[in-house]
Amino acid sequence: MQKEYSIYYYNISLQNSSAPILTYSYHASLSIGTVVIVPVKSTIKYATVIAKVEKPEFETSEIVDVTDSCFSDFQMNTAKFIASYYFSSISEALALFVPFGNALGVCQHTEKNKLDTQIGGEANIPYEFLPALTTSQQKALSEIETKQLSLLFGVTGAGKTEIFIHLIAQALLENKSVIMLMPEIALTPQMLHRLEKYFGSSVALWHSRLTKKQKETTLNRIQNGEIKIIAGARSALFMPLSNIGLIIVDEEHDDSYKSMMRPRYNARDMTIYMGDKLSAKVLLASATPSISSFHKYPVVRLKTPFVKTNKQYKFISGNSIDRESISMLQQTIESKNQAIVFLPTRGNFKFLYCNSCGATHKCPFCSVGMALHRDNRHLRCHYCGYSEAITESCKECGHSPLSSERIGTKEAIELISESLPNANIAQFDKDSITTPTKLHNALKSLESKATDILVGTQMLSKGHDYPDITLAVIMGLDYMIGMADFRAKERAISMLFQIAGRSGRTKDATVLVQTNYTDIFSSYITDYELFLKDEVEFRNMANYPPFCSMARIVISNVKYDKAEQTMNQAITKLKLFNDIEIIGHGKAPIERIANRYRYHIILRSKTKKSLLTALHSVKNKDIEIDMDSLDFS
DNA sequence: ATACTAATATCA
DNA sequence: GATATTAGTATG
Repeated sequence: MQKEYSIYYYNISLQNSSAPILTYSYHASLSIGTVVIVPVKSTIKYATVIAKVEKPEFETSEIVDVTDSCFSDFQMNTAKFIASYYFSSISEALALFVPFGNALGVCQHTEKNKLDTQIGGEANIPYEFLPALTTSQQKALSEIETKQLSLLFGVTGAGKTEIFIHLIAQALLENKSVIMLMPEIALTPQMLHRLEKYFGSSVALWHSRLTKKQKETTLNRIQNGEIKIIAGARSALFMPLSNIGLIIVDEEHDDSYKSMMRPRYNARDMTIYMGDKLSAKVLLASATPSISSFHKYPVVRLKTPFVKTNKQYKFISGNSIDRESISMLQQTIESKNQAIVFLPTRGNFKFLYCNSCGATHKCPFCSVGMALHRDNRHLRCHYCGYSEAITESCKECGHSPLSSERIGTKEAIELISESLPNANIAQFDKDSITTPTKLHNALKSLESKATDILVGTQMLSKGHDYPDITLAVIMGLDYMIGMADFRAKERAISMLFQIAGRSGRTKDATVLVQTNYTDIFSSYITDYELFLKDEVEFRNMANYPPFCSMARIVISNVKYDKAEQTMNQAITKLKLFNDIEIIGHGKAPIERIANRYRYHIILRSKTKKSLLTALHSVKNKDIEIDMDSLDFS
């Protein structure tokens, strides 16, 4: 008997290609998400079926083969959301769900695994061994239990991890799996050890720096249902775990949750989206929550630390290692105690500031610090492009000369060892700690008291435990607060809290803050919530997120005039939309990267919708759109 | 992304 | 004029 075949038409997205969406035909019905093989030009390529369409006007080629791999509806919908919200191609968004290789074998899990978990693995949690909770931990846990989404705002050392462990145990009992995100996972193995202590081999680590072999092993163990908990960096959010019941985002304030590559997604924000779609519980946690999360989500407080120690705060002026910090360091070492010294990473541009009163030169139109231009002859605002000649003396107090140099970790160590030749000083930053082994050794030598003073950058704040620190010297916050960025103050004050929180874990401690903004820092030093409330108020007044949406367009080209022209074309189109605001445009603060000149446009709008509409109208291959951008350099 | 094509530079 | 290098364009 002759069967009449219908022809079906599908829009497909080519894998590893920036080609547009193409239409192919096939003699059988295919479901959305199916991975197929199609001819393109003279080659064949993997592609994903993204939609069923009517017969088009043009001629179509036929899909040559259909694989048994298929993205789930959830994965397809999530990828489509990411592609449209973060301005990537569908192919780039789908690639998030493909840990490596060519998408074969990794995405056929959904139905099969669900069965395995339901019939097979009876979760066996020895919950009598779960960590005991203090009254305040128990109270916070009960509060979190009642909410689908919450923000755990807990002081450092109050035991957020024990709460995570209880929540994870509950999820496992309900036969659900768990994703736990943390920043910089490659250099923070402690959390994994603590999870393994309670959940043994159902825990796996995931981050982009795992070897191919390690990734394969973990994926196999996920496939056969052995792994129930993934602890990992931002990419771990897209692991093919079945039946996800809980997603935890630790250190939710951390900027490294935002991807700097396409798709430029924010893993913390995607967690909210995916948690909602999956009906999974979501817990964000931090000792210094972001202004946005604090304002948007229900807050659960955890105030009581395990060990109550006294902390003394001292504020001194200046910008470099001076007599007072040296003498404090000396006292600390002589009393056989240990100290940390914090300096922010040296940025890509300098600001002009007064050594006497600490004022940085601010843009008269944008209330952000202006950067010293490369030829050192003028200052420029990175938001609006306004520039002015540098002045000899400080506008605020008349002091001169003005300074623009800042010291880095190396110079700080030199300065300290000149004055304290017998001190054992170790460097703790991205330059010196390049591998997990080096991290381990650095922490070991601190623990064994071989190191007296640890001098480092942001890395000092990344969740490592330094039990016996009795002095924290914090410098360079003025530089952070003077950055041309509406979040500069948030970053500086969060950093102050994070570093201060590393001292006084077991003994009383002194926090020495070297700043010329004593008023700002001292008013918040004991109460981050007060800062959050004030800053929410400021953001509301000044119309910055979370009270608006922001995006940035970056144009880069080997020819600077071509880049400028592309920027102007985009601006012309954007000006047709009256519900968005162009708050700045011009040369990007980092004017040239990899021999390409860079220009940018910064946009703001009351609603995400109007911003997205405008951006979609200018989107093309010559411009890069960064939605909810955190980095304006 | 990449195969293919048109445009331009390089060289005997 | 033939060939190498580069820039631009379309892919169903």
